[in-house]
Amino acid sequence: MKIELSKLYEPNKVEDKIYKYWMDNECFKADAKSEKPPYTIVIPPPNITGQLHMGHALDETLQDILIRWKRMSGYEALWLPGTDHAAIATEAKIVAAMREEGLTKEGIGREAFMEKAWEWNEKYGGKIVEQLKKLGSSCDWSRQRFTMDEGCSKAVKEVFVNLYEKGLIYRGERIINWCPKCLTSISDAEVEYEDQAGHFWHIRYPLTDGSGYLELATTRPETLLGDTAVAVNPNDERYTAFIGKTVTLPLVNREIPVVADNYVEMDFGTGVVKITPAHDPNDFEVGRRHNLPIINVMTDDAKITEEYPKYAGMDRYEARKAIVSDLDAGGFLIKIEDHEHNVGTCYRCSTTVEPKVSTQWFVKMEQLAVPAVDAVKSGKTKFVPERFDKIYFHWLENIRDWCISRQIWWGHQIPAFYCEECGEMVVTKDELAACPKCGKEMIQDQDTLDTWFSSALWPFSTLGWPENTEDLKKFYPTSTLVTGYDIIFFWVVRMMFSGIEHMGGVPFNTVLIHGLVRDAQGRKMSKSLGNGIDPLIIISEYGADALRFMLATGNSPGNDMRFMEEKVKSSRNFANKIWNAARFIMMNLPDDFKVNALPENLTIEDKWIVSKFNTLAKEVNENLESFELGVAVQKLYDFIWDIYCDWYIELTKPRIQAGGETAESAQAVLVWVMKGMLKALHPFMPFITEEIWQAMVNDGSIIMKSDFPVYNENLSYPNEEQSFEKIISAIRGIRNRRAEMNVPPSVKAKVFIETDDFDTFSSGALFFERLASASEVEISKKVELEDCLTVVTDSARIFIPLSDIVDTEKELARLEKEKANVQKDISFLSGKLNNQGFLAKAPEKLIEAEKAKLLKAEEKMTKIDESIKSLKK
RNA sequence: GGGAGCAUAGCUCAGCUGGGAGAGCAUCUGCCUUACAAGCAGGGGGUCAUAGGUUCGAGCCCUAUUGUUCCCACCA
Repeated sequence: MKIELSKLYEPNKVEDKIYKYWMDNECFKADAKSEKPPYTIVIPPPNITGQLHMGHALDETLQDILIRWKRMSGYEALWLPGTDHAAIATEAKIVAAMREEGLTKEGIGREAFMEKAWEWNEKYGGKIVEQLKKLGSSCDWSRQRFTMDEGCSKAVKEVFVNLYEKGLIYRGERIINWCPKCLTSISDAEVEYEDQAGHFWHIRYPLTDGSGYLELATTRPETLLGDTAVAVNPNDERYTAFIGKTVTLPLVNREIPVVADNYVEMDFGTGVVKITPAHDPNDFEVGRRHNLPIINVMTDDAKITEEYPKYAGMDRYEARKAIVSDLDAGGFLIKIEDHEHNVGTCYRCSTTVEPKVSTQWFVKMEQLAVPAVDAVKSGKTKFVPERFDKIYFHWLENIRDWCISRQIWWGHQIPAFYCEECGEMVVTKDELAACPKCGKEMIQDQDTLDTWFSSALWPFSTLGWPENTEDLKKFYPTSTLVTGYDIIFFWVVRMMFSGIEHMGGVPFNTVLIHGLVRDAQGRKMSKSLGNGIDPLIIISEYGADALRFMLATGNSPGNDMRFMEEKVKSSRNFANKIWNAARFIMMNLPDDFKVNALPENLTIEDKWIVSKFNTLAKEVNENLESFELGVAVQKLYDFIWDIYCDWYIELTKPRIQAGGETAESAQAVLVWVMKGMLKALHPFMPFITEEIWQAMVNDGSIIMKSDFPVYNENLSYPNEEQSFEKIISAIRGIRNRRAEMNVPPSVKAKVFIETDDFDTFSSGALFFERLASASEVEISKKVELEDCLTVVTDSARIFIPLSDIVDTEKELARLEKEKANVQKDISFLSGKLNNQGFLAKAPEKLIEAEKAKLLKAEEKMTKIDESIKSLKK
């Protein structure tokens, strides 16, 4: 099998080809009828408006690592993909696109708009899916779903009606968060609060009876137009006399009452609060308690209404200026203070939200939240890392009803119908044309549902619910949900209570939380900053494997990470390293090479590498099991680079050169370990491992479908491992000495080894030539030579006769220094071993290990002393 | 106001249930050794934020402090 591989790994030549190969071989498909235990992940569906960003890349990489690992570990692994209709975001994009053509929503009407939206989905919705494939995502594309496809829509209706019938969905007039730009209500979760510099305007509200005035402070003077009361604390003695009186609203001249309400804090501001029930959630509550009228002064796009001709048509901020100046002119303005306050903004468009009273649909949360909390408390669902359960609990324990209706068109239209004639309302899964009461025409509710209403059902709607499908039976509950901490509220919480409510059980067993990918300076990647890095560009330059590897390395669950190109570069270098290791192996294999098993007679170094790989397999599985993907991948990196490439490959070179039996067994071991490494690395770097596998194994097998390496006790050789480390430390010692003395590798010298372990050293003798610049090696029980570079390890004394560079004085000084170091070790270790507390309480294994270390140190000390003695002669 | 994270080498970060501090990049020295210079060999560099405590033993556990980031919350 002579295969010409280029010196550099070129990912863009292989990735698309490999992905197609997997597709053609149906490697991603999961079988609901399989006997194997299921392992399921449903993808956090990316928005159809979406462009793949680093956050997706991280999210998908983690999922793909898990799913590939489980697939290779005997599970029926299903990674179910799909996209989200992203109601508000998508509608905004479509509207913007229409504006380019000079069209408006209202202009073309709902039906035509929906047609356009679907077209839009056709055109752009598939883009992100193609991008996911570039990453190597092993999703089962045959099961791809969309939150607005027929099945998901059916599930949405089913859930809506179901909850409505249970009294868990209701319609009512409440104060909600309104986005004046998106022109729709949004939920509490969709409001982002930010501190903004503002002002406190102190205003005088004269008492109607002329007996004086009340001074109050407000951050929003423009809402004064809608004031329907002024409130004070009932216990505030300063104002008791005013309760029940009325004040005259400045500029408007409306007579409004002074009410007493505990909501007012006596020691904040002046202790007097203007009450505007239509434009502030607290005021709304106060208004309810005191039966105050609700006067809306703003239009949907936050302009002052026609009721106030002087300000009509001004937006919130213009009106504020005008009103402040009019207050000032009228002598009502007392003073202006700087004041920082918390302002709610729309998470989609960052516009300041306007609290607004309107009729909306809500999910009653109190009752649904309880079992969702319990499920995590009882461990049915676990967060990784655990600390995120606090966020989850806090949110659910303080939850308010979920406003689910949106005043946009792109989404699931609310399945409620109203009779134009008699006002009858019917909530039903079916289309309803005629009123069941009076037979007149019914009109469906014009609002659509919050986009998260359908994503909340994602773990079961995608598996076929409400039908009791094979998929649902096999793959629900899903195993692991992988997502960022930023959408715990939006999504995780809602899937949890939805799964419990409708499926009778949690939607997933584990929630693996990851952080954000930030830019090199630690800033959030954002469009406005323009600091986003396009994963596709990185992939085209360094390869998907390099990007994936970088995202998985040095990252721990729940923590943010910084994107740095150097890190991708070093991952790319790692890919290249493996590539070249494979190249080396293949260059040296005979054409007819065919071997799958380990050879009968393993040498000491063979056992050493096999045993080390065996341990690696064990640890990698353990780390993956506990979601320590970063630790697992680091171990693979260390093994492949430092153990396999830097040592084992070098060790095989003299054997391969020698030819014959030893070469054959070396080749067999090289291939065996390489295959194991490729398999273990495959979940992290799927493309390159498959490419090498195909070239090297070449028997029609697919690495993706192979078995993940596991620990095998028959492959554990602790004794040989330990023995071979003696050779390694001797070689290292020689290298160090030569480097210290600036002896170039081209200068060869004979190496004399004095050791008690003759067998080990003689079996490793030939390595000294290749790896320690030895011209010849002589091993004996006793060496007596002068004018040598000396090396002392715990198992050997080594003499290199390079008389022209040896300075006995310096050699002595060096040995004395080394002696001091070893002495320090000995004191430390013996101190520990003389400590009764340590002996009494430390684990047996550790005590043994420390004893062994001490023994080694003492052996080394003896040898150093010997060397010093002979030099002093 | 409440809660959480982070603070470890010049930089970016790992460090799994406590058992003599690690990686990548950068830096210094020597090497084009027929897999790989995207490489090899070797080196330097850390009071693990500070102060206490628990323990035979603390980067890891507890308490407090400082700095920093984030989340939540109806003080107008």
